[in-house]
Amino acid sequence: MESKRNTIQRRLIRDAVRELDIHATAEQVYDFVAEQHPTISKATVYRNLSQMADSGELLNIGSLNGSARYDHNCHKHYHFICEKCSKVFDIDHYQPDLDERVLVMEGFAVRSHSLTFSGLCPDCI
Amino acid sequence: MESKRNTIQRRLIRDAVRELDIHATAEQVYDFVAEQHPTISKATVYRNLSQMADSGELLNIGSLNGSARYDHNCHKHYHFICEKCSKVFDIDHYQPDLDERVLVMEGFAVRSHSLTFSGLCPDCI
DNA sequence: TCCTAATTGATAATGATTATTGTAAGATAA
DNA sequence: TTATCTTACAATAATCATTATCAATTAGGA
Repeated sequence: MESKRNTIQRRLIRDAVRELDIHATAEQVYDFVAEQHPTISKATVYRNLSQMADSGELLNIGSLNGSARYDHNCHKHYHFICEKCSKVFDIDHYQPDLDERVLVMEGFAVRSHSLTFSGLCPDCI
Repeated sequence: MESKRNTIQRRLIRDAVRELDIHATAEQVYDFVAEQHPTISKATVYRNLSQMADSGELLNIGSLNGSARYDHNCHKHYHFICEKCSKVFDIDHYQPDLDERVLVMEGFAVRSHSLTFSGLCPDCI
C-alpha cells in the first residue's frame, strides 16, 4: 500500500526544483521554499528530494563541489558544467547505443550512463 | 619555481593509489598507508591526493556515495560503477568526437567529458 | 469525526573535507 | 657551514552536506 500524502511542503519542494530550473542543490531549494513557507525544515527538503529521486520524479545528477543536484527534467539527456561559473546546462544528444556497446564488449549489465561535459559556457568564453 | 619535495608520505600515497588499483577513496588510501607509516595524518592524505589531481598526476573521477575517488590511470577512459557492490571498473572505449559535437552544436568550449556507466558488474549479475 | 500511519520540525550525529597552528626538515643565501 | 627561509608535516578544530532520531502534527480514509 503506497500511501503518499500530498503535503504542502512536498508540493513546494517539487515546484521549487521546477521553477528554479538550475539543477538546484538541496540548499538552494530550501532557500527558495523558505521564502514562502519559513517554518520548513532542511531535513524535510533533503528527505523529499531524495524520495522524489528514488521514485523517478526527479533526477539526482550527481554531486558537484560536494552538493547533490536535482533535475526536474527526467528525459534522458546529458549535462555541461562550466569550469568558471559552475553553472550546469542541459545537453540533448542522448545516445542510447552507448550502453549496448559496453554490455556486449565487457560483460556488464549496463542499465544507464551519465555523460558530463566540462569546459567554458558561452557566457564565460 | 616548482619546488616539490619528494617526501616519504607523498611517495607512499602515490604508491598506495597505484597498488590499491581500485579507484580508492582518501580513507582507503589512508588505511593502506597507515599500515606502513602509522604516524601519517589524514590531512596529509587529503592534501596530497588533491594536489596530485590538480597537477594531473592522478585523476579525480568524481564522488560516489559522498567520497571522492582517485584513479592512477590518467589516459582518457570511462568508468562503470556497479549498483550492487559499488566497485568501479575502467572502460576503454574513449570517444574523442563527443566533445566536438557539443562544441559545434551548442556554442560551448568543451575541454573534456566524463562518461560513467552503471548497472551490474559480471560478478553481481 | 476519529484513527493512524505518514510526515514534519528541531536538532543531534555522522562522515568527508578543509583550515589552522605549531613544528621539523629541506633548500637557499651569506 | 650557519642562519634563514620555505615547504610539508601531524594533530586537531572547524566546516559543510547529509542522515538519523524522536516527539508532535496532519492528511486522508474508515
